[in-house]
Amino acid sequence: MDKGWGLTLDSDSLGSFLLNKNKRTHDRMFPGIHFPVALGRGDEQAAPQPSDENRAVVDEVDFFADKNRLARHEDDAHDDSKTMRVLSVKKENPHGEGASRPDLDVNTGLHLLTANTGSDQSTVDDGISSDAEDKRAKTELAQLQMELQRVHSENQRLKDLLSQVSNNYSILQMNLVGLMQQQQNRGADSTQEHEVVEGKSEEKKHEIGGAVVPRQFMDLGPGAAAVSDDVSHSSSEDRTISGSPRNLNTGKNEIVAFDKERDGKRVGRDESPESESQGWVPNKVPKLNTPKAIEQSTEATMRKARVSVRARSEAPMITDGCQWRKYGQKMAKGNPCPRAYYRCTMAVGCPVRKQVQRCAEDRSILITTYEGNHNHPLPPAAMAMASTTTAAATMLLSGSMSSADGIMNPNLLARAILPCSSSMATISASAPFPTVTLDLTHSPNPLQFQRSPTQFPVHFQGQQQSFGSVPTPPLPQVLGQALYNQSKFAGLQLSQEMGTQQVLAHQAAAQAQLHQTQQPSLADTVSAATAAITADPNFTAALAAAISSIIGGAHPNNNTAANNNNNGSPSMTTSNTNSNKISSFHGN
DNA sequence: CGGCTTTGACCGGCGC
DNA sequence: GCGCCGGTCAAAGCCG
Repeated sequence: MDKGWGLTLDSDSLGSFLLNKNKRTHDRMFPGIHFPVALGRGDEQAAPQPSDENRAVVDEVDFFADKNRLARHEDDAHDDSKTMRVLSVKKENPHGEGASRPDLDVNTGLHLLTANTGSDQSTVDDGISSDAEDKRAKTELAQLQMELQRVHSENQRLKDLLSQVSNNYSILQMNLVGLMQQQQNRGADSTQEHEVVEGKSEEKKHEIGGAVVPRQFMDLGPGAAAVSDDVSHSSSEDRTISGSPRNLNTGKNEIVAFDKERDGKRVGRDESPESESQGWVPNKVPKLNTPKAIEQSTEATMRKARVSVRARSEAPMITDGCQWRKYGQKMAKGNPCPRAYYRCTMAVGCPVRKQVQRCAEDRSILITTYEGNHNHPLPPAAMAMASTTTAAATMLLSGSMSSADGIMNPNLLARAILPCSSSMATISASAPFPTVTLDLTHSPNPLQFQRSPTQFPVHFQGQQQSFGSVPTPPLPQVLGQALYNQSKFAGLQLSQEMGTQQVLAHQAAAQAQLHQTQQPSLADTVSAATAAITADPNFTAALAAAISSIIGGAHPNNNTAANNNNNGSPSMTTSNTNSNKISSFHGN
């Protein structure tokens, strides 16, 4: 196992590992800061109950859990009640033992307050004057309030930091889109225009966090009027933006741009002619000068990028961790097997769709095509496909924008991203929508695997055999990139739960990638991004779960036939046990 | 009864 | 303009 990159993972405990790990990380990263989701109930229940007047404050800054943990840590051998532990700490503090630990001061002060307002007989019957006690209580209360204020401001600072990271990531995404559009302009325009565009982009580059980005992505404020011309009136950008023109129709859309698009399409068609009149026209499009509009155009681009996964399975559908609802079925031309259409139902308005169809040539091969970005957090089991979908769009975008190779030779891009798997992953820009195809029906080339410069070995304890029976080598790299590219929802949420350092790691990775956008070396970009992720054990675990999911094979309810698949080809069925456990843990 | 699947109809895009 | 095709809708039916 390579140092730092390996992961030994017991799939049985993966779920609890993720949960506990996340909670521990939260506790470590945010001592005293209350994230309701991440807090364990045990600590809360064990916390001493403050007076009602103080409870409102405590709701915001939950240091009780932290104090209890500290007390438990200090006095682990004791099995006293939490109150007893707190009392002992209170007694220690005046003697200086806990004086060097401000958090213990906080604890003492709180309890004093509780004691004074409640049954004070037990603490004030030692002959000390109540006046001196009150004085000390007030002093400590003041300390407590200062501490609360400090923690609160720290909390606010971290929130701001998270917000900033989120914004930066959005900027990066937009940067990708913009550069891609520039690249397409270059492809479509004459040589002279090419030079003009380059001059523009040169002129508009500014630095964000040490990285250079075009100006149009810095002027994102509501009043920002300066929007790059090459964004707003590019003719060749139709490929990406006009793919979902109605994304740009309304300025009143909220989060679910795609769903609005879809619904708006229906409404515009049947009920609302005015929305149709606002249909997207290159020169009349609502200016992309608002974050919403840019986000919509970004999503429009991402929406149209697809990931197609080919896998052998007798099951009607492969397990990807998401919940799907079938909304249509059609007979496609040239294929005797019907094509089924599904949409994600894990969140209202999630725009992600997928198509499932058997290969006409080999009906044991199931072709699943994903499209769109989830608008909700994903369980690790669902991370693989969903992230890969997002990654597909980003891969295509970054490939088209970062180097001429990317757009002139998609295979180069594929090899850069998947240096050992060019035979298993292909990127098609000639399809109606840019599509990344992951072919999981072929054996990996072990020599290629060994030569891979960016491999991240992942070992499943006791699962090596099944793990080795599927084309795993490219997956860690694909998913490493994919996890990184899971930007706004799952990835960011994980970062929020994990703490500032993870966010910063992602920001660093993002900045590394941003630097790479100025350079043609996409492989380095991938290395930087995956390094930032895989260095973190939580993400490594999520990655392992994702890999397990993607190789997991058929749906647990339908895996009987899949398990009987003995056609000799590498299949997705042999690690069903692993996948099932993970899936069941996450309630799928 | 709510959620899901089925299936015919509808619509837009595209080629001729 | 017409027809083909892919994608989606939505009513009806099914199921737990």
